[in-house]
Amino acid sequence: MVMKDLTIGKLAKRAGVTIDTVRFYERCGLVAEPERTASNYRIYSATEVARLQFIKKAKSLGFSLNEIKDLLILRHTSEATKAEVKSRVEGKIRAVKAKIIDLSHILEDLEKLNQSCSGHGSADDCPILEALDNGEAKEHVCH
Amino acid sequence: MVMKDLTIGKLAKRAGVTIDTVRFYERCGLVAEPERTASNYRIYSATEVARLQFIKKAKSLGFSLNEIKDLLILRHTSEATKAEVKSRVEGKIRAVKAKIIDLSHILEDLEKLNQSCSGHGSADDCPILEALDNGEAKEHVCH
DNA sequence: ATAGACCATTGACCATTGTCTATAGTCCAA
DNA sequence: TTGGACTATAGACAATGGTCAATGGTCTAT
Repeated sequence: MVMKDLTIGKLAKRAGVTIDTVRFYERCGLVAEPERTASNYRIYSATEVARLQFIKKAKSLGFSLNEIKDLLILRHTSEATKAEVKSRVEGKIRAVKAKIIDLSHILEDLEKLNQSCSGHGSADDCPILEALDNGEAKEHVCH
Repeated sequence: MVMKDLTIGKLAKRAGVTIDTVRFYERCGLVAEPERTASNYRIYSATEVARLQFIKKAKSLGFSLNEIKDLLILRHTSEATKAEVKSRVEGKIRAVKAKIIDLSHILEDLEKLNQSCSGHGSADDCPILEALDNGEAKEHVCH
């Protein structure tokens, strides 16, 4: 039997999020609907602190709330395998790498643009603005 | 005197955007309010095609619509200097670099996480899920 | 003349991740 | 008992960049 003695405010404080965020996560299904006191206050056990920290950590690694929801389900599904978890992480690794490559191309283009311009004089004949006028827009879109 | 002979549909098609997008850009002030025919149709000259392509190109380089708005103003301000334009580009270069560094840190963390797990067996004792439970969430936030 | 393609406006809606407001009920300490 | 802190709900609002629907007017080719 776990002690349920945390109000939403205490839970939020311990996990380092706001009360609004906890309720928002509840609406999204990231945090289960908790029991209520007689006066309808939500009460939580300390395990919910861990769950919120899990969410925070995963978010900081670039997982979206939907992806985190999947991870949380895996975490509590006894048939889940390490392979499934690992493949989520590997998918995210691929996505992050793709994003980095994409940004690197953008960076290259920006640096070329920047080098084309002396930075002196009126913008009337600014090579940067001219380049923006002419070139075909490359698509650097992440799918 | 420039020929104004493009309906919004033709303009959009030439620039490679949708009609909705043109009207949206007009609302946002990225595209000027055009003249109208007697029947209230918008009519454009070919210079607006160039303007839309400018927007597209700048967007592909990671500029937001607001930033593009600024660039467009610079482009048509006679007092504007190359230095001003260049400094916008340099700011964007800094931002893109920061984003890349940020993602690189995330990638590192993800790869560490991934290497910690063999990928075999039940997720009950998955080191990835355990790591997400424990670790302090690092902030990889771009400001 | 009429169908089909085009254009007009207003306003709602999409995803994402919350944040804030208004109104009202609850709990605790002095 | 009373004031301040806490909690409840529903729903609006934020930013970004559009997209779509509903309703109705216009243009053009047959």
